[in-house]
Amino acid sequence: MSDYDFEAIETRWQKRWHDEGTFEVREDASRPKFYCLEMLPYPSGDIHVGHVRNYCITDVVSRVKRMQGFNVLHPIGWDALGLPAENAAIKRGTHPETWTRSNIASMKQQLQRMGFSYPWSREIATCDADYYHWNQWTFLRMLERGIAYRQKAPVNWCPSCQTVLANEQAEGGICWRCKSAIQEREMDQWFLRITNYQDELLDDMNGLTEWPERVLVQQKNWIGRSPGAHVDFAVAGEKEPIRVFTTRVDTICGATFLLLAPEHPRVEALMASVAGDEARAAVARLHRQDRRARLAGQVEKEGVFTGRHAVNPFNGERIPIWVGNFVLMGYGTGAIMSVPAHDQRDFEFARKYDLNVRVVIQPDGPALSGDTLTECYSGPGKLVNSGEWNGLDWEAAKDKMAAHAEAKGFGKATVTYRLKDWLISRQRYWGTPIPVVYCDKCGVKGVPDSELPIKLPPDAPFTGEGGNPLEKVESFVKAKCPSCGGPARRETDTMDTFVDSSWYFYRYCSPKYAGGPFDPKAVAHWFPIDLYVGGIEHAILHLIYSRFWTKVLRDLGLVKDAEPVTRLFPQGMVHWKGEVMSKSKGNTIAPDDVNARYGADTLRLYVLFAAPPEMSLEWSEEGIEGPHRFLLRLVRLVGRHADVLRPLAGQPMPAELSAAARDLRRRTHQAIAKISEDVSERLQLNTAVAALMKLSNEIHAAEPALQDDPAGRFALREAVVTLVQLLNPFAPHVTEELWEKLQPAGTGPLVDTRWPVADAAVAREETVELAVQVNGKVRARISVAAGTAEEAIRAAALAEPKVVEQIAGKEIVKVVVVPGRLVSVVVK
RNA sequence: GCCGGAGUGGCGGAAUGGCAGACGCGGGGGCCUUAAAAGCCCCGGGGUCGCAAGGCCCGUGUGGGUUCGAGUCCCACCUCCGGCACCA
Repeated sequence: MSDYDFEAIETRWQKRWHDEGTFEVREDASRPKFYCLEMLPYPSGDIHVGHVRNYCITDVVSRVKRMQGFNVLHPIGWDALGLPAENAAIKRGTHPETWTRSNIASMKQQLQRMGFSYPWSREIATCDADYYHWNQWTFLRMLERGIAYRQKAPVNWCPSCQTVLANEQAEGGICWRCKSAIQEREMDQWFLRITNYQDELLDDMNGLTEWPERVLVQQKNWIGRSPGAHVDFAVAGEKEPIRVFTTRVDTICGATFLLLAPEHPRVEALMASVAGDEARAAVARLHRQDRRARLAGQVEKEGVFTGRHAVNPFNGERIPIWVGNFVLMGYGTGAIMSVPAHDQRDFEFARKYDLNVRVVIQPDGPALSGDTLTECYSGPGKLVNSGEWNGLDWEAAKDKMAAHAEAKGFGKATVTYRLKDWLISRQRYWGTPIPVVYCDKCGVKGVPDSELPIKLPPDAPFTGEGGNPLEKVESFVKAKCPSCGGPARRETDTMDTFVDSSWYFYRYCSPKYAGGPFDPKAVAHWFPIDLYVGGIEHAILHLIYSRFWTKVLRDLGLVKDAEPVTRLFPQGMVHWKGEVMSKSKGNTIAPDDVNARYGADTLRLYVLFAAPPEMSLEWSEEGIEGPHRFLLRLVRLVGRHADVLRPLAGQPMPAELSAAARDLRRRTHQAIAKISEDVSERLQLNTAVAALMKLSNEIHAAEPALQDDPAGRFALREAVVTLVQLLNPFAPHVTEELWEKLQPAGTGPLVDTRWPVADAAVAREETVELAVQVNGKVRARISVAAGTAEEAIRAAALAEPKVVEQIAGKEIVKVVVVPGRLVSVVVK
């Protein structure tokens, strides 16, 4: 402890960085730029080890890039609007803003205690009116272009959060935040037309070559592009046909019934004249079935015959119309043609209700029969039982039959998507007010830009009862119509907080800019984001919304890139006691506690060292001792030699060095090469830390031989100084302290030095040890000078006594020499 | 079911097709100490032979294959983790 007073050291350097604005940054066109970003945290109250892990990765990369001469932007801010603040306000009788600001203050302190290299003057909080002003401004641009629109639609209502949610936030019928079961409600809501960009969102993924496959796959699944066709089936006795969507028009002659979703708008009218009360009651029951279970496919397939029939336009066949509980109104047209022979769901339904099964796709091999099938056949084949289409290959038939339908006017090739427009209305206070008013005469009107920002009124009542607090603030609700000047009612819905995080990374480029969401010149300098590190849980939420938002900004002419992020790196979760560490699980470790015992430098090293950054990390109290001991050893090493090594600064390396000194120099330069590559190419920070520890071990091993050798001391100094420098991005405080001891007075701080470059000539091995294998087994080792010719290596290997013994009396079939690696002798 | 990713010492984890287990934790032994802690040094996959030095055999989930050589590449399978899943 007396050797290494980490608390004093860390406090001292943090203060200095703060006072001197060390990490403040401005655009500098003379240097290559590097935008290194982490996902901004929600100010829940405390930083936990998961955050620390995320930010340590970006901090090391930022610091290394900075030392390598890059103009680095590595900012931080707060995703500060959202429900927890409002819930806390209701529970404790405070204001959401009070709660949020105090959380930000304490989390900021915790981040500063970690020594992260943020330019704090660029800090943003999305609850600042200066920030959400630009949510409103961009919304108005979207409104002008029809990207933002208001519509009555069945929406996801979370009864516990008392608000609606977007589809992405209600996956599987469960609220993403509180896990409550979602209810369906018919409501007038604001949407953003993300579906305008669905193809572009999909196609541009081809350019995202530095995004992990699994994120792209998730986004692809979510967008769910599905090429197929619409076909209209005439209904006997009705004018209006029923439109179905299918991906398998080729099987249409095998359609033996139609199925409608229980919510389908035609169901009631179709059944009115023919069906009995019993059938109507059955449909009502299907309708009422638990929506979540139905969505998740956990309900047995059930159906009701409507009593009506439709006509297949391809073969004129009259087929029954049923209602089926597994047909979803939210996808396609809410009506399907059932082809039980070639679709497993239809097959199960047909068998249950004893409906006709007709094979229309016949693969090579014995003829299939609808009567004997035990499951559907969904593979390739040729068309049968399909009249004029018989004999066509199924793939070709899809195109031809869709074209036929279009020519005859009863259908069309079409593409259906799973992606729905982004519902951004929230019936809560602590979000961005949607900048529109309702006028009895003029209708829905966007407020003029000059009235922005529409600020949240500070005096709203947080009772937890009776809906959105904004509705109760008369001064807020009462507005003037921008068109006619008459009285109007202000919108009280606020925006989804994912709006805030969809573009915050642009704001960092010019956080105080008042002329727009950001200064286009600053964005042009910094964008695209070179490295974005965060949790994988945002794969289809934040990461798809922000891609969308960027494309809108591009269409507004504000940015030039269609994609914001070049390299996406989802870091692994932190686990503790077998569970993901998270505030909701209540199993978090507070970094401050660890800092108090070991210091921030140790904690930083530990989270980086314990696992590769993309893998999950199991927190362990024992493992942290290793990095701590490593730092202690280094502090003592420098303490022993600083006075002797300091005067050597600036003097040239002696030409004549002992073998031990050359060896240490070699290892030093190998470490430079290894660590540089691990950090900037592979992001393998765990092996970079291992290499730092290894160099430290090597220095300690060489110490006795070199400390009393006047020339050797130069190699020792080079190794120690280099280790301190290479370690700086990982353990920035203690290394500054050691740097000060090692350098003459007046030398600037370590953080401003240039990252070392490995000298390949010094790093090269003088002699190499090669393994000699005989028939694949290592039987001997030989030591040869580096660069020895293959022929000489071969001779040396074959002369080795152990090898001679192994190959005695056998024929040498082959000798493979891999320079620098091994010799492989094959005998028989 | 479909799509990803992963299976390596007691543990976390290393290894451009080339000496498996870097680095660290825990463990064992020794030095230092009156003693302990800390620190320092050494050992450390399993089996087997040997007093020892050392030798031999087996070993990266399982079974095959390619190769002079496979943790790494190919095929089949098992297990675990993540994502999607009645999307027509």
